[in-house]
Amino acid sequence: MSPRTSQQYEQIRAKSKKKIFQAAVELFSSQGYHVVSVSQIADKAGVAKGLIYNYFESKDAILQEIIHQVSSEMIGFMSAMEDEKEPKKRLETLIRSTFKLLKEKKDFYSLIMPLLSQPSFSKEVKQSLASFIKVIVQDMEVSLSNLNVQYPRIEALTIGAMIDGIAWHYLLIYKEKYPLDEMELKVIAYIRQLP
Amino acid sequence: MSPRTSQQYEQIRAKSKKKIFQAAVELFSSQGYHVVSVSQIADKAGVAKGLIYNYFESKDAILQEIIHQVSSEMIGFMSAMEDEKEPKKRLETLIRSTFKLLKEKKDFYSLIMPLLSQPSFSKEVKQSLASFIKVIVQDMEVSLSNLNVQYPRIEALTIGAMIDGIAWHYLLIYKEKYPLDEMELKVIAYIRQLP
Amino acid sequence: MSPRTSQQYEQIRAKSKKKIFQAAVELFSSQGYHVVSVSQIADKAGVAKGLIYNYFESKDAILQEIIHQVSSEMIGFMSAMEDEKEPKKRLETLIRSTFKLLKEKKDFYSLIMPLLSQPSFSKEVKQSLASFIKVIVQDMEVSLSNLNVQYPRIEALTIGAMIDGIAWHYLLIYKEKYPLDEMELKVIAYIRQLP
Amino acid sequence: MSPRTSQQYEQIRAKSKKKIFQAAVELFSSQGYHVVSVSQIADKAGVAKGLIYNYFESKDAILQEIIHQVSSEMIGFMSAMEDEKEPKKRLETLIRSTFKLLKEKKDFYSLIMPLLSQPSFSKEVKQSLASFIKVIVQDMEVSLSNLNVQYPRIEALTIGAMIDGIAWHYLLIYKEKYPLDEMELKVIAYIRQLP
DNA sequence: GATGAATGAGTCTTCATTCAT
DNA sequence: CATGAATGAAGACTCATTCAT
Repeated sequence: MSPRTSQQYEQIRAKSKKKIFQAAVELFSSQGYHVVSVSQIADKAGVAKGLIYNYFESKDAILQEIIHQVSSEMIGFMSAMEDEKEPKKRLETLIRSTFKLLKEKKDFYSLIMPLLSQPSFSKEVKQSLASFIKVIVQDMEVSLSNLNVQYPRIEALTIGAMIDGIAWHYLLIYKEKYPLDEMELKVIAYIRQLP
Repeated sequence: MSPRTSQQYEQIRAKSKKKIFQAAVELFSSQGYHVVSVSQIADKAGVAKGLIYNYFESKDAILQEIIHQVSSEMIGFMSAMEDEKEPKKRLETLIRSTFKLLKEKKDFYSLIMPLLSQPSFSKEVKQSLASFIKVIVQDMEVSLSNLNVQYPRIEALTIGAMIDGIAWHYLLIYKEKYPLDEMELKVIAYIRQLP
Repeated sequence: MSPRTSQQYEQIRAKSKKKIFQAAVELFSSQGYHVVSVSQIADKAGVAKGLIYNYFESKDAILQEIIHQVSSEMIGFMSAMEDEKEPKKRLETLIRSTFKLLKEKKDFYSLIMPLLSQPSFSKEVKQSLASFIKVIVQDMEVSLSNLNVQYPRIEALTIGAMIDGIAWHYLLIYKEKYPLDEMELKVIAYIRQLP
Repeated sequence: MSPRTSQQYEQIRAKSKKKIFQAAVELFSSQGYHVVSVSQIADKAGVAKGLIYNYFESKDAILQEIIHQVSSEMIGFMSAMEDEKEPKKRLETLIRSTFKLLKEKKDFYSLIMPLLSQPSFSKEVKQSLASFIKVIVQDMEVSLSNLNVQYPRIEALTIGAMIDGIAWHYLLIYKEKYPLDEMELKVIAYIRQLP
């Protein structure tokens, strides 16, 4: 019964929090934020309801934190293209990264898309996610500029729309039946034919 | 005094129902279904809470009816291309109709997109909307087939993704700042360069 | 379009009120007072909801009036024995009348029994019905006294309990399967064997 | 501090549930199920409204549970006669048990009688209570058969009607003024004079 | 006399959050 | 750190009653 060291405590804390976080991600993404109750999260996480409030200020705070992490992960994923200077390669890398993200982090995507559209969420969160998209589009715009495409902004927005449209159709309309790989190739082909 | 004629009652009913319906559309689309309370709808419509239940079975039923109307309107809009047999013209008409719809029924669209993504909504509703998209894509596939495009399905899905991606970016990310008209032209240009 | 005479109005009034009254009796007795709504009564009566309030102060008032009528009818039925002075005959007549009432006014009885037990009803009403029973029992007590039965009050209460117990079993437990006629004979036989 | 042991929780739960249960019994039996609101129960029990739903699925479920307990207690009480084989003794035991039940569990009885008559209650519940009565009557019928009574069924129904009639008069008509003990003796005397 | 749209107080129920242990 | 009983505000919905016509 020796008292735990503060390091041990730290580990316990981290573990519990993780469990709650995971449970929340799964439930929110599969059922939607409003429909999921704190009790459900606790059940799924296998902890007592009250414990959740040791780690998160509120139900809303859980969501905030999830979104925060999503943003970080997205940025991390995207950093793959950081070093790529050659415009076409850069575009291609960006697209491949996005599709990779889409496949590997399907859960997060499914969670984020509805949230972005849910009009009642904290402006900041939505803006941070929206601005993420904007940054990507802007990056593409620069690449396209360098390629001397005539209307680089329109072209960038088009490619962006294609990608997000594909994600949308994949996650919400066609699901398993969507030819995601072929679509990826199609987008790659599209940018390859650019001047 | 004698009671009102049944015609008068009909009018009164229609008017009240409309008020409630309108209020619900505005609130749902600007704040999201779950966040809006029946009391809010009543307040906005300027009627007593109870009256809502004279016209709608439940809060959910209001949504159903809204969606039903959206579906009808979509189908109506799309019928513009019914007579167009020439493949390229048909594709073009379809695209123009969609953009028109997007501009004129912005409210409805903003309401529908989140709903489609909200995982917890009645399957029927989501399926009916999803199948609407599928039908459009299939129609495009036929046109593209007739044009002897190599992979008509992939091409159809690409155009579909572009359109929905544009809608998504317009309604949820860029809003007023989105160059919707230029994007429309871009999509038209895209199909024109097809074989 | 000659104006109706006041007599005609009187008839119309009486007719409408009767319709409402009947509908209420049937619904209350088959479903219970609290469960039946004013709208249901209006529907069943084939009149507008509002009309009910032309004839009755409130939902409760309808019930009061029904009960009032039941009381009157009971008293009327019982008057059959008024002239019968001979004790045994008098008792027998009373029993026969009760069973007749039970058979012919089953609806009313079914309505009254629950109400009597429902603790929350207007004291007056309940007391008036309770006192009806008490009066009957007292009448029997007198007859039994005249027959020199040893404990006329206990005997009267016993016969009263038998009758009401039979009614209770018939209406609420066994229903159609209850041998009501045999039970009537049994009660008659019981009093016949008294001294 | 460490959390309570699960045993402690069990006790707390049992205690709270009991408080709610008790409050419901008293209110339902004194005012009637429909008239009592969940808030009233909570107030009387001295708990928050919401807590009730930690222990009962719904208002209706409270009633179900009460009735379930009544049934159990009735069966328990009646088991006194299990071993009694001699017909007259068996009948007598049964009657004494019933009167004992009537005196000791007056509250429950007052609650049950109205419910049985209330037409709108769950069939199961009513049938289970009705069948309880039927079982008792049948048991008496067997005993009476063994006594070679001429019409054992009619006789059994008569005794049953007497008992329930007495209960009815006692609980709902005469209350404190009812000579319950004398009536008990009277019923006993009645069966003693059987062949 | 008759209609039925409209009202709003009141009902049951849910659930995020607190807190004693 | 962890538990889950308890709270109460808020939500969807019902229904007796009113009232303009």
